[in-house]
Amino acid sequence: MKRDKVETRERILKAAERLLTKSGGRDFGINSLAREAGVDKVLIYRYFGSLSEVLRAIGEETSLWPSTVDLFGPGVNPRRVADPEDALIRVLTNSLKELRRRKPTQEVARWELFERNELTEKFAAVREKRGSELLAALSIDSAAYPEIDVGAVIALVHAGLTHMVLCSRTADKYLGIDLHSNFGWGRLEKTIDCLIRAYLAGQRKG
Amino acid sequence: MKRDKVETRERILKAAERLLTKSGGRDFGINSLAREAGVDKVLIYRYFGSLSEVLRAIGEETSLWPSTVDLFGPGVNPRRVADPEDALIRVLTNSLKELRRRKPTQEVARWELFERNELTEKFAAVREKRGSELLAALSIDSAAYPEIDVGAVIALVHAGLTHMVLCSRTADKYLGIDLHSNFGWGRLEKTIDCLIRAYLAGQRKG
DNA sequence: TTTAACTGTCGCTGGGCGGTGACATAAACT
DNA sequence: AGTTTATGTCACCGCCCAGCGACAGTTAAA
Repeated sequence: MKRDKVETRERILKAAERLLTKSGGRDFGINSLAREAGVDKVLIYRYFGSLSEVLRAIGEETSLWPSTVDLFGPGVNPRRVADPEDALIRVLTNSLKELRRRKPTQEVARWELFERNELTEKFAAVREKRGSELLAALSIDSAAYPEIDVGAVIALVHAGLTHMVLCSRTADKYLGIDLHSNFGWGRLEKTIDCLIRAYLAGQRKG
Repeated sequence: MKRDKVETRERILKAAERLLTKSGGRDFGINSLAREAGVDKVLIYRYFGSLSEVLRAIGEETSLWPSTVDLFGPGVNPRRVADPEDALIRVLTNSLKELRRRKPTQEVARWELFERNELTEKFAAVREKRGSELLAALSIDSAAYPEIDVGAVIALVHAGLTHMVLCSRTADKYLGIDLHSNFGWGRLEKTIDCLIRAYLAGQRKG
């Protein structure tokens, strides 16, 4: 084996990501990680100290989370959104798309449901931060919409999307929605669109 | 130890439920179950054959899932619903309430995200069955609402509720929604109400 | 009363786990 | 060159796991 600390460290991190995408946090342990990386496990201890430090490193050194432009779309200034309604819908559907193609992120989200650790706490923190930024960017909290709770709608829809993506690993469908076809996810996207528009329209009037 | 087969079997099942509520499916194994039940593990094999048979028994012999009347409310015939809009909202908010107070059910739902086993598959099957029954009971698939996908709305909202309930074990809040106060859950309930009404109203017109 | 079946107890095997100490070897410095 | 330091390898510990075979105490039938 080549004696290169940084490369070995890198290999461990890559293996950790691979392991996460492969089998999730289920059998994510020192031994399996060492096996996946083709590295003696003692090196993991030496370079990271513990498993949770590996997780922290993953959270900091890899792109687990979609960027603002991933969510808002290209060419959009999140601090000055032209059409809030449109932006909201786009962020939600983009959240779905981004989460669907980021397997490691899915695993961390799944993990959050089971336990708190360095990574899941960071995950939650980023989610809350993005959420409040989004809410601020939309700035539809006041005039046009009298009795409205956009925050709750965002939370509900986002949680729903997340849950169904996580379900897709073990379930075929969720309440009739096919979790393994573009048709199923398309239904969801369209529903998000209609739902948000209807909600805001209804609130705008009365 | 008393020599009573049926009582011992019962003890094992009770212990399984307790174990489930306590630590979830994470360390649900032969040894931990035997320990929890205060019973030698060989008896589990003798009386159930395997762990998955225990799971099957839990699914069949305990009340993991809310009944139809739990969901629709008392005095409602699910086969002939008076006000579909109202019924839908009530079923969704009741789903939230029921899931919130059934810890073992929450753990099974959490489990479903990680792996398939006898119990989680039954869980999914019951969910799908209830879902299609609900959809049939509402019978708003045709005339009054032209381009509508009530199934997708139900799925999305239900998934969202489920996800946030599951999150409440490890997270304090989800996108700003306080997961540990009646205020937070109340926001959700009201939002469900407004969201569903707005969606159906919007679809009714155009 | 003898015998058979049932119920529960004990101890073992083989394996994976997290974690650690002793050792080998390559690289870098003096 | 020789010495030190860093990097990687190996063998081991104690623990828990699933599963199995042998046995002991009880019960009920013959």
